[in-house]
Amino acid sequence: MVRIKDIAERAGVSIGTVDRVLHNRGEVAKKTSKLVMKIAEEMHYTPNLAASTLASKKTYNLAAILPKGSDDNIFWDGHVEGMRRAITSLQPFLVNISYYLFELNNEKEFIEQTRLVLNDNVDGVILAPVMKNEAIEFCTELDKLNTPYIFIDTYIKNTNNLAFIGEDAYQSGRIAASLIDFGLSENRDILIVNISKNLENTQHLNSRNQGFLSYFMDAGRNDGLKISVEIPSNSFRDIEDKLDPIFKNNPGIGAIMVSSAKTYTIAHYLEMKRKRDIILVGYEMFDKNISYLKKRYINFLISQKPQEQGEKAVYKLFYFLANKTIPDKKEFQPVDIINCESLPLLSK
Amino acid sequence: MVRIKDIAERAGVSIGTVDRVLHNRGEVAKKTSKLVMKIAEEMHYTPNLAASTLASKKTYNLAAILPKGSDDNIFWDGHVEGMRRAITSLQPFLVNISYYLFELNNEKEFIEQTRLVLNDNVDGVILAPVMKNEAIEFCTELDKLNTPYIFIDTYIKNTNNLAFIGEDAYQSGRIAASLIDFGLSENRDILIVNISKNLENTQHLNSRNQGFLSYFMDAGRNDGLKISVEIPSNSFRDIEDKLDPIFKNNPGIGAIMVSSAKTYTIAHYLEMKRKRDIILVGYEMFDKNISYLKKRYINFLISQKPQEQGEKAVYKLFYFLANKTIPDKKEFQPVDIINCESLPLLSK
DNA sequence: CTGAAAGCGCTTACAG
DNA sequence: CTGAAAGCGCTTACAG
Repeated sequence: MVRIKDIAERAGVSIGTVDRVLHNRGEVAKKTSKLVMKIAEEMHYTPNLAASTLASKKTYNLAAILPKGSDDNIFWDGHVEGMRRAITSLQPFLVNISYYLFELNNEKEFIEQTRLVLNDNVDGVILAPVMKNEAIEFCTELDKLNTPYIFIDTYIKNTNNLAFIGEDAYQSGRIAASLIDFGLSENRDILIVNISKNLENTQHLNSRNQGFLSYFMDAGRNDGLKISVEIPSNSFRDIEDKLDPIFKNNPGIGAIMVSSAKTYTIAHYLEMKRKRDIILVGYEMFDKNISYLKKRYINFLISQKPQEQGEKAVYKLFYFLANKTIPDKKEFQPVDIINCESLPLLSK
Repeated sequence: MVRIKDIAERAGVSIGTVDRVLHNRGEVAKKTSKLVMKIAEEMHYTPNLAASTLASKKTYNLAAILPKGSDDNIFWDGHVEGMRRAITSLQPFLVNISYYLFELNNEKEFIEQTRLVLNDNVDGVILAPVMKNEAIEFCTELDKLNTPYIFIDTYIKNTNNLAFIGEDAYQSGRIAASLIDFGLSENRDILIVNISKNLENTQHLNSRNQGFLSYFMDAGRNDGLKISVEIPSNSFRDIEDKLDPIFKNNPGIGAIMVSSAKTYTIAHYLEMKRKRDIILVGYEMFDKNISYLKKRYINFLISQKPQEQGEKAVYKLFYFLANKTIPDKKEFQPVDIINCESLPLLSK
């Protein structure tokens, strides 16, 4: 292995000078600089990371601003798990991460957490900008401080985000459609269920809906009706109120797509109403959905991989800070297609 | 961060003694040893990996014995790619890996490569033991040298392998079955195609067949015939010879499962014979299969993730050598279920 | 059984 | 603009 000492000897300078050149720290004569660069390249110098980490003692402090995980959806716990994993495997580099968690839909708490981050003077931020307006304001502050930030889960246009890591919701809507199309007889109808107080504001669900419908425009063979319904909450009462009349008026329904992680509530409805023969496709793998997958009320789950997203976010941010490598601006993460038979392979 | 120096001061000994205790290098009085251990625990000492890597200058030399990748199946190139990735991200640790590749089915070349490995005195081996007898002999030699080895892709019982990394072929046969079962009308028949000179000896294909059939025994709703056929080569001629009469005698066939990566050859047959409406499910994602997935002659591919398998193998071996952590003996890797719509998310 | 010293390859002030 | 020296936390002989 080539050391800076070897380069220094060949160039007839000291190792201090070599170091200055290699790190563009200036204060070096152009001529010396060029010579050293040339020799370094010729000798295929690669820095010894163990030595530089040890000597520099530089630590990177990252902040992650995310919704809290909940029983209803452990999605966000997955991100934290993945981030921890990344930090561990980044040893022996000195990287710290602090988590600033807020209740989903609690704007006030979100703002509080961003305030804390701004005070803590961190080197980089991983942000789930689920509340658009508040997130934009925060990004403006980060821009002022010249602190880089990476979006996770949700994308906001016209910001200086370093990168985005998340699902291609439109395409994952198409996947749901293709699965239903494969299993459904051609003359049956399809019900699209959105469980949301405010569908307009939930970009993800909207994109999945659009992708779902687009598939049947350009690729699907199924030609039955596509019926959309919005249910304000996941209480059984609300679900009954909405779905009972729909099923009454549309006996041709053969499949349901639920655009969110709350798929299990619709599976529960089917179980209660003894509708075993209806295809059900939904999103996200976690215990409540899995139990209905096992009971075969849910046929497929399309699932993001939150651990991997969290892991990737940390790596990207760290490598940017450490090497100034500019990551891809937008990198969609693959989703898993899961059914009852693929489950045993995933539960580790 | 706690350093050995801190422990030494508290214990009233030198750092040399602390080091001897922490690494069980002996030559320490029981009393001293106990004291140091106690203090190290109390202070939550964790070694600085950068410093120890730098100081020890120990390098690990690994060997990977794998089949060569081919146009027909780039599967094994994927493993190499993953291993390289692992080595890179293992920086700044000093890990080298040498690849000893052999032509699939060439026993002589396999033996040659194992000889080379035995001569090169490596610290650990990653082995694809696709030729059982030859592999067992090699393992015996490794056992004599006390060199640890990890199996990849294929498992051989009654060896001292450190771990196994590969597919659960039986379960992935069940996945193929469940997909076909989902899409196929109940009264249609299913054709199982094995393209192999010697089905007996290819454990993988056998297990997939067993899994496939088991699904219909205990879970499937489809009750049509299951017809198995073995085709000796993937020449179009051989395929025609076998399949033409089968289709003639069994007009009820509605789906085909191909147990191997050669799925594209059967897709080609369907294309030539203009059999568009037959469901086709097969294995492994690579260009030839993908093109028929896009043309929708193949409905689903069930695919291993060779890169991740290669990566994992290196990590496991390295962490065993470096920390003596004993890995899980047998760890099945998840497979991807891929259709035409999930493809855009996977091509990075 | 124990300690003191040199050294791993780099970074960081500091002196000139 | 350049060099010499100290130090990061550990490991490795070596002396006693």
